[in-house]
Amino acid sequence: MHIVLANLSAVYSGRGNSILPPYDRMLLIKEDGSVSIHGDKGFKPMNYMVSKTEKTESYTETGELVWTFDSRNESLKVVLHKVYEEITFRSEEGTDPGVSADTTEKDLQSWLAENLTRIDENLSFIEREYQTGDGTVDILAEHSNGALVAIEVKRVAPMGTVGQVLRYTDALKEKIPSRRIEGTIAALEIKDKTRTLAKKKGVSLMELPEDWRESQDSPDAPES
Amino acid sequence: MHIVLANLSAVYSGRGNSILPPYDRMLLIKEDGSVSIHGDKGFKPMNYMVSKTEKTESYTETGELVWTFDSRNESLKVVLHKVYEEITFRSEEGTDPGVSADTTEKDLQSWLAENLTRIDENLSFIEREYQTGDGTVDILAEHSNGALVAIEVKRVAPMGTVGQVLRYTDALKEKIPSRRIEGTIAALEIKDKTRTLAKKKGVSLMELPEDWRESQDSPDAPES
DNA sequence: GGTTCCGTTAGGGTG
DNA sequence: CACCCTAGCGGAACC
Repeated sequence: MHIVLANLSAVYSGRGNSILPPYDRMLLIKEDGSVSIHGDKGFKPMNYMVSKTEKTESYTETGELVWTFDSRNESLKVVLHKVYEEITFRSEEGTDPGVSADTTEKDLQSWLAENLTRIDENLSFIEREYQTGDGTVDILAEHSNGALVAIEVKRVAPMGTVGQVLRYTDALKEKIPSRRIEGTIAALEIKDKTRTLAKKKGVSLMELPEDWRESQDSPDAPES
Repeated sequence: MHIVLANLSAVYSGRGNSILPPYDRMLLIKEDGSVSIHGDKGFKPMNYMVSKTEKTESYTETGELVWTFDSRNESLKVVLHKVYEEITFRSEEGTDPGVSADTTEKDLQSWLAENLTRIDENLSFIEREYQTGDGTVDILAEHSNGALVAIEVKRVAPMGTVGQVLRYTDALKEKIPSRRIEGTIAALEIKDKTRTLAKKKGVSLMELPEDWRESQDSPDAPES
């Protein structure tokens, strides 16, 4: 990975055409030949080349450094008016393991379905993935006070989760007007803003134990 | 713009859930609160947060630095196992002028508006960006047979384009019941499935030349 | 603010 | 290799 902090301008030509006037930006060139120019906002680059590129170096009439990146049907010409800093960064160890899907939330959901009463003795499990009429709630349960409880399970519960639960409870009130409806957020980690908003909106919270994977209702049926 | 070169791992939770095992990568934090983690290939980040985020600093039990980026509905937790280098880069001069681009479709649209009759001599241009009553059709034209023709311009026309055109023609039939209405897809590349569906639904097709940029109705008025 | 639709869509899976 | 569909789609324009 090669990082160049510079005052630069660029011209892209390929699938479309674009011009980038001079300004201070970051030019990022990776091992695989992908190139991107990052400005000071957004996670997306202002210009980029996605595929393997061939880099050629040249100079303008005024002596400014020019890097041209060519691939089969595209080309990106970058004029480096002034280079502030240049860094090469490369890992010594093997290859990047890459991103992998986190199934924690689904695992947590099935775990909670089976351990619900132990977490809150007033609750009894009814159904998973219940259709509310406005989205699917993770767990539908029944409170000893007679209310139906919509439980949204999250690993981390940001503020938006409160709104999500309210949509479910609203839909359930419409769908099953005969029952009292309550909403609950069950999560390993609940953000402070979520706590505040939940309290205000009447959504209850259920903090799940960090060691939930080791904690079970019926650990192992005893051998007879 | 804040660049951190580090051995890091991350957990994302929000629209999806994913985990990123430890490896050497670049963490990029911009002024606007967007965050991205770049590996050694591709121009796309391995993980990112698009919107304004709030950064909080904490430590693991083993004393490793943790940066958590929270937004309304998402959270990205980055554990910095080892920081190799940290750079802050900010331009002194004003604001970035930004990229100016010929987006292919808009370009293609205006080109076709001016070259329509040459592509199909039975058609004459009426209007661009015409409001059908159910969306805006790219070009409205008139066929020599008297029909109004709704032309949807695309660089690549996937199957869904047929439905899009049908919505426009349906809306036009309602809006202008006195006229016969036809629908056309004009594209550089038309997928086979699109062809099949278009034929079945009575939508006609117009394949545009790959070298359209060089092809003009009145190339240049000859000097006298 | 919600919805629709484009993107230099990119990238993965399948035939 | 081509074609298909999906995306943590993002972002912009329009309603």
